[in-house]
Amino acid sequence: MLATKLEKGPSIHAFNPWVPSNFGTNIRDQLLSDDERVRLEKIAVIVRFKKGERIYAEGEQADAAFNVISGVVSASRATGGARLVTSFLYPGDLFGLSREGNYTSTIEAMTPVAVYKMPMLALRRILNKDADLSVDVIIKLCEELRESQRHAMFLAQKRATKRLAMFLALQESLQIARGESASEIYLPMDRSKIASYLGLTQSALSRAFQMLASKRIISMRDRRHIKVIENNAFDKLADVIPKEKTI
Amino acid sequence: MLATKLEKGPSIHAFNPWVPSNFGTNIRDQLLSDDERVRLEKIAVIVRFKKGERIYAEGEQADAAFNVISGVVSASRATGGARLVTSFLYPGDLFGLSREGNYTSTIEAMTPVAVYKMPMLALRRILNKDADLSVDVIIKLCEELRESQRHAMFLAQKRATKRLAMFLALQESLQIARGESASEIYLPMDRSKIASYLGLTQSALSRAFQMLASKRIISMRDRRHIKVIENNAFDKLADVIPKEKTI
DNA sequence: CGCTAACTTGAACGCCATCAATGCTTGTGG
DNA sequence: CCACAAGCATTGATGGCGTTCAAGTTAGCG
Repeated sequence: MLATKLEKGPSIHAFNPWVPSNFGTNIRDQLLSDDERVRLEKIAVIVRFKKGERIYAEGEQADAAFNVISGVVSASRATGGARLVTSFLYPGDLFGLSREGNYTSTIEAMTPVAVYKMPMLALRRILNKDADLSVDVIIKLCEELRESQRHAMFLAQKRATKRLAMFLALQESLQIARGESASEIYLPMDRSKIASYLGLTQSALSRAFQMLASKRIISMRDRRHIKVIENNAFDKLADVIPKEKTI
Repeated sequence: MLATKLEKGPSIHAFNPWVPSNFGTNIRDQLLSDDERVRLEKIAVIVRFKKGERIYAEGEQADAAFNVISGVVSASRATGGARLVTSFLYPGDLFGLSREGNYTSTIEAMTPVAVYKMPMLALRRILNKDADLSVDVIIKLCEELRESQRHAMFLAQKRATKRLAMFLALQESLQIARGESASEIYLPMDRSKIASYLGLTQSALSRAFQMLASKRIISMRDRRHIKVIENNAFDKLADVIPKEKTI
């Protein structure tokens, strides 16, 4: 193995749940060792998707798990006629672990996307052999669980402007965690996906955007570039709390 | 080891995600082997809580994980002034895995409760040694993740009666999964917790109950015993789908 | 440069939040 | 065993906010 940082192979990013090493820094660790990444890479193939393409659909046989390399995908589940976006997944995220061999979500590319695709059987064989790797997956799943609970907290809010502010604050924090500039919030997905994620109609979401803009809390360079103008009002709306924790 | 089924030791119940063995039966497997349960039991202590007691609070240092033996607990997270119940946990469920060493939820007993309490350090040591056990935890976490997404789907519904119907359907299916009678739905938690879980005010929840009752879709023997009268209307409201799947 | 899809805006209605008062039940001590 | 209190639950009236449906606008892409 090289001494330098590996640039290839599946990668899982998460907050270290055991040691408060990065305490409060909001920086995610690479959980996998170089060795593990090499081993996973052996069973993985890289697949690319164009914006708008579907990676897989709810109900299909689940014969592979995925790891996002670049780009953004959405996960959504049918719910009586409609369809709810349950999460947006970014590089370092994991998806495709399933129940009874069938996917429970539909995954679509929000941007051009590259993913590692790992056959379920081979992955299972590795997980059953490598406890350390399994523990890393556990850590990542705990994080996705917390993220899902956070999503529920968005949906439990009664005012559209509040849901939107919380969402924007989340996007901002994710950008920071990725080490990107935080001067502007970039939204890779379109309004209909955001509306679905927030449990709002597109009209209500649009009005919420206009409301925040007219109150000079945010400004919009275009539909995908948002800047927070009044931090105080924004943070109060978005319930920004210094830090966060688990289950 | 005995050949007969173990009756003691931590226990994780989940749907087997690899093999469609119980396909469609809605029955959960015991994931842990007798051997694993014995090993876990060695580091676990049983703790009991009275109804209404708090097991731990959001933000406290997380030095143990828990496994429900009997009773029901609620997990809730603060969300700007209010507090949202994110899940109800039953025997065979796991909680307390955390980020950066602090709990992210508050756990309260809805009924008298018994839990296994496992010190985090010892647990981590076992997980890092036993890949099979870790994989079982992975399976369980995938399930909790799906459950959390289902919760989000409840919250995304716009009509209170629909949220309630979906919730009642969930409780019914959990009862069946536990092998209990399904002729009547029993609600171990009080109205305020249900309201919080569904993102409704108590008034709205109460009205939703009355609405379903007045339409003769359900009947209430008392506040905690509900029976579904009109299955057709109920299933349509609750979006009951034959089966379910994953991420 | 024109088409289509994405987004915004408008008006009316309905549902739920809100606040407050009343009714029920559970547990406790006399 | 009953009375009382404290919490839990239901009910009522009002208003705000988001849904709905539809038309209009902008932006993205060939």
